[in-house]
Amino acid sequence: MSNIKIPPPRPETRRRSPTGEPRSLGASEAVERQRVRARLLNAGVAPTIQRLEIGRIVFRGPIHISADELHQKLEASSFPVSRATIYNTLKLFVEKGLLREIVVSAERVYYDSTTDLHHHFYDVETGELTDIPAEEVTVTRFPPPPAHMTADEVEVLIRIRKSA
Amino acid sequence: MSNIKIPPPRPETRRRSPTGEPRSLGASEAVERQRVRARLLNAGVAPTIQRLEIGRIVFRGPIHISADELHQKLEASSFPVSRATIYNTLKLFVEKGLLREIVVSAERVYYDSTTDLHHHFYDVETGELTDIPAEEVTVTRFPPPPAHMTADEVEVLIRIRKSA
DNA sequence: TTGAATGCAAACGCTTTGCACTCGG
DNA sequence: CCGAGTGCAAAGCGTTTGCATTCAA
Repeated sequence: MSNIKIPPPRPETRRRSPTGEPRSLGASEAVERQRVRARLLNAGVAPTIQRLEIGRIVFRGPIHISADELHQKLEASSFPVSRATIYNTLKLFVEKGLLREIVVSAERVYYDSTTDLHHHFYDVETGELTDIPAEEVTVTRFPPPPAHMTADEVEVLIRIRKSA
Repeated sequence: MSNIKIPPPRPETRRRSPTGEPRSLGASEAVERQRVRARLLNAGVAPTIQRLEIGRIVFRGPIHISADELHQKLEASSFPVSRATIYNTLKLFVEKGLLREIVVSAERVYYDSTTDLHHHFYDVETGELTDIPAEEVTVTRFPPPPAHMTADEVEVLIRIRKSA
């Protein structure tokens, strides 16, 4: 019955220096930010600082990343972003077609920077995902969908494990 | 966040009256229990009453069911089983090869009574799953797995939606 | 008798939500 | 000034665990 409640701490309102981060940024970094910004604008997403930082990680190249991994990466970098914002942003990016959700394991959702249809190798032991371009898989035959349904996407998952 | 979808009931129990009222006795039920018991014993699972009741639901025919749906079914029947036992049992059944886990949506795990390799139609709106026998799909070509890895299973998921 | 199985409630991990604060146009 | 965005804490939800009780060999 009795619920052991942790006494509510009284944290101070968090404040971040508004502009404060850009240290010596190389030209390449500026270009990269510019590219991320363009991509966000193009998708109709307002390019806030947090979204740009998330985009810098997530749009760098093909990647499969969970919300928590992203959070840790941002912690590690000098630009922490709150969990709420990370979840909001990932969800937004998916809606806007900038990321794709992958659900292969029950414990967490992965976000895939490759948004067009493709397939995956899935290492059942480590959970690691490897992209397979759509052209490298051929599904020659499958039955018609149930009545009044149309096939939308055919997705192939190949479970792999260490060779014996 | 509210697709409490119920997998299509398989009305192929033709010995049951259309109203589906719980028979109080009958040779068929005894036979069914006997079959479930045999199946459990054969898999090295001690046939307790709860496991038999769960097996009666889950081994009746092709089914995709979540832990919670199973819990509700047992509540509805005259044989409630605690959540802990349901989760324990489903996990055990998977370990023993009596059920197969399906993860297509982040919100819950489904358990598939068909344990040999097969594929699925997945209704992206309702979450409903439909089995596709392995022979009805042909994957003719896919790239070799990464180094020191071997392909274990090739699983095809076909996302479907209502025809326009 | 004794280990396995069960069941309740509490704990847990991931994700979402409520709401006050901040920012930029 | 206002609406969009952010961040914290708390809530939510599915699942797991700790542990006392019950069952079955």
